[in-house]
Amino acid sequence: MEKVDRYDSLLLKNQLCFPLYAAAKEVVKRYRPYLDEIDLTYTQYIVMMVIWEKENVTVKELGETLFLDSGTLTPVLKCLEQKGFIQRERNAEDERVLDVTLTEKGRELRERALSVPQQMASCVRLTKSEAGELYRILYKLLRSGDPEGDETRE
Amino acid sequence: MEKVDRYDSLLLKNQLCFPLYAAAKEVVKRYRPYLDEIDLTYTQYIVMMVIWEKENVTVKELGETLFLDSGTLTPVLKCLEQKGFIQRERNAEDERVLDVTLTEKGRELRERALSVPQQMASCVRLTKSEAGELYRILYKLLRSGDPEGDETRE
DNA sequence: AACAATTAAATTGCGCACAATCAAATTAAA
DNA sequence: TTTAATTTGATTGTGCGCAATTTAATTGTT
Repeated sequence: MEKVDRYDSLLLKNQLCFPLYAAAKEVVKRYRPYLDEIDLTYTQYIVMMVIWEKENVTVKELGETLFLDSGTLTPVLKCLEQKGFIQRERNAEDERVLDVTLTEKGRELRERALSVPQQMASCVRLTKSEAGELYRILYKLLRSGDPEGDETRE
Repeated sequence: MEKVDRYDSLLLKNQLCFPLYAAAKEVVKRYRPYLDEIDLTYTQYIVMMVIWEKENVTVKELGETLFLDSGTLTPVLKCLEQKGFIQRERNAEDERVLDVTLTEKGRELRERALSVPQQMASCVRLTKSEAGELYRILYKLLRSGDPEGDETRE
């Protein structure tokens, strides 16, 4: 017998966003011990993942890929440059653009980072199908960001 | 025909944590226009949800419910007190404890907050079963935080 | 060419999040 | 009880995350 009142929609347990928000923080927190070993924060880690994959990217491309803006990326990239993992230099063709390239030290870091995904996998206990479903639903949620398709007003 | 190399585990598209991290930020961002109208941030909003439900709580209880520590809660609660939505006072029985109680103005705010969940529902486009699955999997992920049950090493 | 509009980063300011440390109050032990 | 350990919040410091603004470079228009 459930009690129902007009405030039910404001109960924490009826929010979808809350477990999303809490689980995201939780997972980032679980990365920490592994990332500490290679001297990266979580944000620095995902930035490096893109740079490892593409070898060189612009700040704009990084922002679009990671859903981060220059206000976040600029200091993170300066920090990664400080640590010697990347190089930042203006594009010769278009001085507005900042090219980010991987250094040799950054390439070496990739080797040490290889163990991180493995260690995390054993840390997040979901079945393969749960992980797949979660992945699919989250990307659906993310895609629905662009108001494309159904602007159903008027 | 997929190319596979030893670095595949470090590709962004193979990460489960990244869409989780990005989707959480995205959803919080979508709350903003609605929360702006009642002068709350997202964090303040979820804190108020707990206080609306319980009428009075301690900082410790809030932290356990929301997975937040005093470093986050203390300034947020001071801000909510400043706005007149809550009252903060030491517990007479145990001076270490800080009791948080709802004010009349805070109770009034609840009425104005009622429209927020509705507006958000129409903003996150998932089917009912997708939302249910997402909810279930996220809480499973969160629960697996406490190392209870299977310490399967050795 | 000259001016307006656009684009890419950087800067500024604010609000979390959390680790680490600290202080005060309470409880437990000797 | 005096001391030691624990508990609860507050404080401090670092690193995002993003809105808003600014700066510099480029493109488009007359």
